[in-house]
Amino acid sequence: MPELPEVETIARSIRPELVGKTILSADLLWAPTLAAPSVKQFKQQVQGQKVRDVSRRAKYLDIVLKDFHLLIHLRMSGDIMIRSSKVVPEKHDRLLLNLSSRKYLAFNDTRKFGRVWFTHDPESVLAKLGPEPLESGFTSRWLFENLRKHKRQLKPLLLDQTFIAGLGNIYTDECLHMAKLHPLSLSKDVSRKQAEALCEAIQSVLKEGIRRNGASIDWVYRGGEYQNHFRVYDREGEPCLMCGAKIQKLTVGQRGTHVCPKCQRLR
DNA sequence: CACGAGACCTGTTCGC
DNA sequence: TGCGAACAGGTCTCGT
Repeated sequence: MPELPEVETIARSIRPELVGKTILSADLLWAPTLAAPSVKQFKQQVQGQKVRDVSRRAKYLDIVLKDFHLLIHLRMSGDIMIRSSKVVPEKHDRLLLNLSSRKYLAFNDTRKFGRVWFTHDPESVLAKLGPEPLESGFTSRWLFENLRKHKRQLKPLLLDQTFIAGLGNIYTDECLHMAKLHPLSLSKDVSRKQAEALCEAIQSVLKEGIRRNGASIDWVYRGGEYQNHFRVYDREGEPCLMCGAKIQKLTVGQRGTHVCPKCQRLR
């Protein structure tokens, strides 16, 4: 579920609920959710911490505390919600943070892939990430020059968080379609002009995702509506909005991949 | 270095 | 209707 726009949406929605509040205690309902440190140390040290800020880096949520950072990665099925203390926890809640506002933050994660880090030094977790696509360092020039350094299939490279941070399966398909590039084309063959189109596509698709509060599919719904505006993702057999050709689904890097066979030619 | 397969999990949908 | 297979927004590790 959560790619950059979804995580950004969550960060924005929980920020006003958290900033200035104090974490009174934590309940860890599924121990492996906590990647580091030990359960004991975490519970001890998180208690009494006041929330300074809530931000996002790539697909990580960064809850900035007085002396620590609480980094949360939602992976495939994670979600965050703030509930009144009167409301009982849900079946797939993995971590609860009890707040001074008589509410609690619940990290709910059906598939248990999500992870949480509690650390003084966020860079110990985030160091390998590539640039944020919506920040100023990310330009078509940067993209062109760095695509050229690799001889890789375009889609797996865009999904590689050490190359660019924040794209996932949905938004990558959408970006490649908008830029009229085939997911299997080789990164080093992308022209300067194509890199410009791709850079533009990445920024506009992510911004649209954020503007629409992310995408919500299947049983997980958070109020986003970008799923109603997909150009290719989950539209196999339906007409391309640009040319009318039927959208095809293929597998690239073991991920379901959607392309318009007319707009996105492979060489 | 690049890539595919398998692992980690649970739930829903698909195909017979 | 029932039941197993396939598949799902992510990332890591291993073998080739």
